[in-house]
Amino acid sequence: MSSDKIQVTFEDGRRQVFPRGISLDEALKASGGPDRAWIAARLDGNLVDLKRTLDADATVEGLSADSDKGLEILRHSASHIMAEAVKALFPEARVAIGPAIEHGFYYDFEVEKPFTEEDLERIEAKMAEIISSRLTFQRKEISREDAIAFFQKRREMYKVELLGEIPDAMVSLYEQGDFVDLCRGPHIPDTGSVKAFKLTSVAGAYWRGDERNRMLQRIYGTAFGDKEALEKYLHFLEEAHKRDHRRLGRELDLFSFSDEVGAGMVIYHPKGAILRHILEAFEKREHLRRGYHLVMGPTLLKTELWKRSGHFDHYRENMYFTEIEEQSYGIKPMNCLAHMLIYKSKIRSYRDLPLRLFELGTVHRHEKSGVLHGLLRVRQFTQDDAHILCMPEQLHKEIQDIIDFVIEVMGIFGFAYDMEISTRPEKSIGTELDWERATNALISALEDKGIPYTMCEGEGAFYGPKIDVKLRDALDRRWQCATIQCDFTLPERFDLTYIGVDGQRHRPVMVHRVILGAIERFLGVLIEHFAGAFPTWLAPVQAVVVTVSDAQLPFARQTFEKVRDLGVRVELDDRNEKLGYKIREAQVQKIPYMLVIGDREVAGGHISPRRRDGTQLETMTPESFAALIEKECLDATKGKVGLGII
RNA sequence: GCCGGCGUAGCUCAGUGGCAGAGCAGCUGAUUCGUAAUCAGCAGGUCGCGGGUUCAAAUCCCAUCGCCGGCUCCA
Repeated sequence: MSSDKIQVTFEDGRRQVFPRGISLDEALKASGGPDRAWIAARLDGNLVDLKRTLDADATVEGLSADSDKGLEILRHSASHIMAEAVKALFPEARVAIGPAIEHGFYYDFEVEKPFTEEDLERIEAKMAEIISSRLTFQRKEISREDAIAFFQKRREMYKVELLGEIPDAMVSLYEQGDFVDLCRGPHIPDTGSVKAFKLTSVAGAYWRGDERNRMLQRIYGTAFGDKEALEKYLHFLEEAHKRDHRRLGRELDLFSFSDEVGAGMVIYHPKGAILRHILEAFEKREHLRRGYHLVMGPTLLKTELWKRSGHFDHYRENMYFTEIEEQSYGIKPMNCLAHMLIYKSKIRSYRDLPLRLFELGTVHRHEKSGVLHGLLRVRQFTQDDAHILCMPEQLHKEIQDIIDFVIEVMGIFGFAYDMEISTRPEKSIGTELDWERATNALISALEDKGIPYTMCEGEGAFYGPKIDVKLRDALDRRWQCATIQCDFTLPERFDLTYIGVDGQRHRPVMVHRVILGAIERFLGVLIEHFAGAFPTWLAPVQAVVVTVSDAQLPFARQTFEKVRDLGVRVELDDRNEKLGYKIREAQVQKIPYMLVIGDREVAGGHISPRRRDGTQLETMTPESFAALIEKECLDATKGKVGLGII
């Protein structure tokens, strides 16, 4: 290859020769590849601006707003545009940081007065102006010292602070219009690439996420490469809002909260309570099937005991205390203590292990008022909690069994989930060997099953590593449900032992684990997952009997009682309304089956079932209907739940 | 806990200093109807709670409880 030519390999494998020094932009245009609006590129694997020139042979991939990376770059640029708009309207504002995030971007500002909704509109208008003037993003590389001097002169102290922590001698700045930001890049070629954007909300946020620091004002927004994508996203938000469990909880009459009762306390109405009963009955059965013992511990335990377990030192802020006859008691925030005492109630042999103690344990935690969120974050909740005490060599098998359990249950409910392994944090106790063995047990359990997971280094509990299983709510927020945690501390603190084959005392290992997690939270995610239209096996009301007119009421009552006797959760709508009205009610209540009774059905001794999806079934006897839905329940739960579970 | 917003009938909401409103739901009556809303009438309020300003407060101010969006936290 002559010295003034270079060879470029494109993403799709095509190769082409260009003059040395050609820009990526020109190379992509000349490449004859798909004609798309490129906004940045990957050059030999690194993300770069389109203006970057090619001085040697290279592989090149153009990025458009259709790709995840491209969209991320677009949104990052949108945050710079927003910052420029804010600086233009509020010259006294100081800029902090402004990254792209999962569904958009934000930028943090230090301002005297928080932004208002009207401010957001003005900022949006200014952004639209900046976008239509198609300002180019210019990259500049300067020395760190010069950058510090530059931002100091502009009194952008947050940037100066950030620069103080960058070790590199050279840093890059990006400039568009009057706005200059410290930024690694890359960015879109000019502001015109942002075809659709919207500022969504404003909220306070601590500088660097530390509550000891000053609270800044964060503006959230989102941006896309075309208007349709933005419309689609806004539509998604609308749909998500409709399936918000707090809204459905009220509409379907499942539960409520009351400011007279207090924050974070769930009041279960009949339909919500039956849902919970179904979940709990399902769980008890599944735990017994897997060799767990059902136990129950008290709610109040002496504070002395919480001191011994370490909760008083490490968890006091989240606990409620009370006094009974001059003796201090703590309300349990976790269920482990009684389980420890059950273990200790007699001498244990290796033959007793593993010992699996399961409790649907109701706990109370003092969560800060600002974090409460419907059923997903409450102050009183019930965990499907178990503690497994086993020999160290049994740990691997126990963890695998728990993972199987979690997978089977998530499969029945139809949840997708993400798994995370959290390793040793800085502040922790236990030997290096213990941690290594436990962490490896968790990793190998997941790897043996071929389950993908992410590592969260240093995110473990102080007493041991853990696997967390996260489910997503309607708005794509992730909530921890199942968790599997190894613990070396409690067996130590409570001096738990077992007699080994060798006749000597040994220390058992403990695993804390929940499958659904908190029943409340799980229920909340479940409601959103099904948008309130529960499968028949979970539906609080499985069928409603509706008549064409009052004339069929006597037969309808008989039928209703018969179907109820067969174990179906059924209701009778005996209101004097037209059939269409009653069908609509049932539909809105998302009841799986409507059992229609008119003169024809009375004559034949039949019912005419209609599914909530609108399908009309053959007329049938109450017995065949019960058999039909029993089969449906069994099919949905892999044979575990039929009729009359509770 | 922190920043901002909000709290009016069971629900969704209108009402910004001068008589507390609408739709749906509820109740009563009429209608007796075949698969997503029959008609009419009636009733329903401590305007979250407590103070204050004012001749007068749902409306303005303070405090408090609760809710919403974030931040922080989440053993």
